[in-house]
Amino acid sequence: MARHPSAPVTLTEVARRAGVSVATASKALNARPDVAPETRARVLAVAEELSFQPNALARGLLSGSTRTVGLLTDELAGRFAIPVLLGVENALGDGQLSVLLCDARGDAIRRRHYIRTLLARQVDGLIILGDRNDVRTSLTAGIPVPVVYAYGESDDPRDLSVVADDVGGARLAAEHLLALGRRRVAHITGEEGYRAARDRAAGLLRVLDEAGLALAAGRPLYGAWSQRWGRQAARMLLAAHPGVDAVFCGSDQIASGVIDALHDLGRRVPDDIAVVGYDNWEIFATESRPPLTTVDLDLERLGGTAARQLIAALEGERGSGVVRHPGRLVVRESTGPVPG
Amino acid sequence: MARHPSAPVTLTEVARRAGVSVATASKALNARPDVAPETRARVLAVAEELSFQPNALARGLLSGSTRTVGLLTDELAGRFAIPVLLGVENALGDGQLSVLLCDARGDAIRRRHYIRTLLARQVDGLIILGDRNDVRTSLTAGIPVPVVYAYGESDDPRDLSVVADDVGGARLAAEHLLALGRRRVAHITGEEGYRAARDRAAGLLRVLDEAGLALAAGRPLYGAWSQRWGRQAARMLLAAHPGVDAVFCGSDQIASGVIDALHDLGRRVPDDIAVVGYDNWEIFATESRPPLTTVDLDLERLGGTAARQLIAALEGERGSGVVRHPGRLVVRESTGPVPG
DNA sequence: TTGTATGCGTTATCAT
DNA sequence: ATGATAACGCATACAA
Repeated sequence: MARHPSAPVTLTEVARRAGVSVATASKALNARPDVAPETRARVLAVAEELSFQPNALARGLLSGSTRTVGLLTDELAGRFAIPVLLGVENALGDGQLSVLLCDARGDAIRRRHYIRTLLARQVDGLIILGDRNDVRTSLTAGIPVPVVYAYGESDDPRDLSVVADDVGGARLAAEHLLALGRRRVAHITGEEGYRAARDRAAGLLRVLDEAGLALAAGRPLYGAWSQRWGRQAARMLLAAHPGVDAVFCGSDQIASGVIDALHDLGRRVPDDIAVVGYDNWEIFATESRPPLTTVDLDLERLGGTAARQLIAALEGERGSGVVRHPGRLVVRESTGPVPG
Repeated sequence: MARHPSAPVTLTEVARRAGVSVATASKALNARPDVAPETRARVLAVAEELSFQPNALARGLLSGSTRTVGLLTDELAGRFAIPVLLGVENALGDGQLSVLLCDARGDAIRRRHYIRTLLARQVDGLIILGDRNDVRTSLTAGIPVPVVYAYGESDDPRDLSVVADDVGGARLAAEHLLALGRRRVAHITGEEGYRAARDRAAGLLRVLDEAGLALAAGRPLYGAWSQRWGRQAARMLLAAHPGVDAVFCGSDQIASGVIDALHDLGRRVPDDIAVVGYDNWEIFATESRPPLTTVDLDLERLGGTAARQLIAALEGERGSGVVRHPGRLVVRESTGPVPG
């Protein structure tokens, strides 16, 4: 038991109790070769007894590295930031790095402020987490440590961005529908202002093109990212194009609305019409009836990739360009019977 | 423009360029009185030009305070941690404190490890974020800085815990139903192993008791926190007790299932049966038809309270005991017409 | 093998 | 009003 539980345990204290100098104590604790075995043992014993933890501040001041990474989010409250954050945290934690979290809440001034703060705290690197899949202005100028952009893409090609591959994800969905024999595929999606909406539409169109097919209804039905729009669009779609045999939706939420409307219209899913969502948003995807085939953005893994890219950069392997992170198709019953 | 953009800007450098000593430069930058106005101006100008930021490590090493708080979560992936985290981050950010985030992912070993890490990094305080509303083993022993427990309650009364007041929240819901004239109120909720389920049931029962009423079906229907259970329980309930005129649900997800089942059974909501949920989980609460009257846990505000309690503790106002954070009733159409 | 001394960047004390 | 110096806790180069 320590006499003064509140007195911070320093290396000096350990050295004093072990009857050696701080230098020797330091060497012993850091497994340097030039220290006698019994001396090392004594120091380690004392350190253990006092639960000595080297002061990371002093260490960082000396080494120039804090083993800390700043994570700057635009909007933590949004639905996409959290899984990425999770993946980042896990990957960095495994690498013995800590995360300093800052949420700029969509405010550019706050963002500048946090960047300054993080740099003042001597973070070894920075991960800038976007709130949308869109391209954003680079913040890298004047930042003396490696930066990785996650989810949102930097407009500076010298930066490294890790983003979701929505074109590829939509391809997966489209190919799945075609493989099931569907030929009259419609697309109901969210706001065209979102790159996510445009990219997903592009992926679908490309696959249809390659198969010599046209999009049912002729064009993607852009609207809102809501169930309500899904319902509304589905009703409109079916009224004008009753022969549609598949609907690829820009999100699970939209897909959920589409399924509701199809149900009301007496169309069976998937028998009459197959439905595919996007995001694999658990609630909508698994609780809808039938459960949704959908594309999982794999955001947690994306976050992990961003973190590992940053770690690589810290080790000197600085990259640049855009790493598109593939999603994966999750097949459930809204596109056909699932074996097993 | 700096000549060597990558060379870190130190106070020494600022002092050199301003033609003063580091001591004077420090005083000038820290607005100490004993420095000549023109000297101060010169120093500030140079600092501004070089975008000088004092090294937080050096400052912390000297002052013993890092203006950093450790946020240790059990399970960041869960649904409740995020809003609390958000509230904490906002409140601490306003107080110029930074957040070091660690996710123990439900692992006790990882938790100990992170606590050691955070202490090594000289955090000024710690917020321990539970993944459930239940009582948990105190971790405070051996932690030399203030600790606040959020969402989950510490079993040590000397600790300070900030938790959601589920008994009170359920009271709000129950009183609302009684005020609307409902008299045969049933309770469909989640697993009895959760304190949240037990507390919400207790709050309801107390209000019914006070009104001289009995719970429809005699006892709370404990089950799973799922829509499926909501549907199933509603069917069972209505079969056995067709006269029920209100269902208070332990969660919005359950309530959503209940409403589905009631719809299928031809009961109108709220005309025949009023339904109240819990959590104000946006998706379920607003997208269900009709939208759900529910209890908002106000977790973001809870997080803010926890953060402010910690700030108070850092300033010497150490508290203890349990702060129950009231939720608030959100009235929507599932219990009756909403004016406006 | 061990100890002494230096420095990391900043602030505070005490001369000047 | 200004500057030299010590100190925070640690790691390292170098001396012993």
